[in-house]
Amino acid sequence: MRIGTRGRYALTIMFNLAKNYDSGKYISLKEISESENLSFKYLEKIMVDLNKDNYLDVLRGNNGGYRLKKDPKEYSLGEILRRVEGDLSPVSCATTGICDKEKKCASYPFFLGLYKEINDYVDSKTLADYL
Amino acid sequence: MRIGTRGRYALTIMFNLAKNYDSGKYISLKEISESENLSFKYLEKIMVDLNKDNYLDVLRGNNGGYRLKKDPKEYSLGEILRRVEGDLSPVSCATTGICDKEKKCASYPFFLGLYKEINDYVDSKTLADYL
DNA sequence: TGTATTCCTACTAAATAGGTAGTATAATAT
DNA sequence: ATATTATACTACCTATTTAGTAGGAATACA
Repeated sequence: MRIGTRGRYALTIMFNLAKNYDSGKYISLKEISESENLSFKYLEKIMVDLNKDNYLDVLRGNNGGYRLKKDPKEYSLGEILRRVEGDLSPVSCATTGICDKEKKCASYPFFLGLYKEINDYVDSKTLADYL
Repeated sequence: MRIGTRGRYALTIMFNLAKNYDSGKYISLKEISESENLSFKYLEKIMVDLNKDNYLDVLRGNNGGYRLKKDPKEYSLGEILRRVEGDLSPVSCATTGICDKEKKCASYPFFLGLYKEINDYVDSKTLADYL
């Protein structure tokens, strides 16, 4: 579950939206990409996953962009990371339960425990915690 | 810090040595690769990092192999993973402190916290915990 | 001296990460 | 209506990392 640029940039986007939550304004990816000095096209691509299932309010066209639907404290960072990075398991068997060995390896419970620690932590934090 | 085959196989090797700790016998990579059905050549390569700084007892030649130097409870799993996977940080800035941004991003303290959770967990477990 | 083992170096194929590019579609201001 | 400014969608590309493979040298012991 190494967190790459997709996860980091997704958080950056969400923190930008969170800062503007009170104003109700829509923030465009162009604004974010310029203020944070990130590739606009790459942010667009990350947005495809981040905004699945109408996660955010969207407005196209002039003065359009994205806006949080709920209060920043309702968005957990774990949920955001999972949207763009996929599952946060340190090893594949911890989520799938699938192991190529007949006998489960000695480290299986160890990895399950680590997986739980990670999830508990990232799910306990929200956007509001870091504004 | 996604844990790949290097980390998982290193743990497998170490658990095999731990099981034989009481007997004092040397265990060869050939035995482990056959019983665990893993590539012998790949294990050899992992061993280069795993056995740095005389981490283990080694004996070459007939009936040779590797052996733990200390009791299994003295080997933390975090230490083993770090030897072969490198640092367990979920993002590079959490260890280096180096960020390409002028202003540290909002998520920096979040990642530091996650890093700490991970390290605390893996360092609290030893080989003896899973025998 | 033969056999079994670690030690060392080089190579490689497949997957993943981190983008770039172009176009279609939609909303709004004028 | 139309120009402008956004998002939405699809395809492509390149460098790095991962997960091995291969061959031989050095060493220990029977």
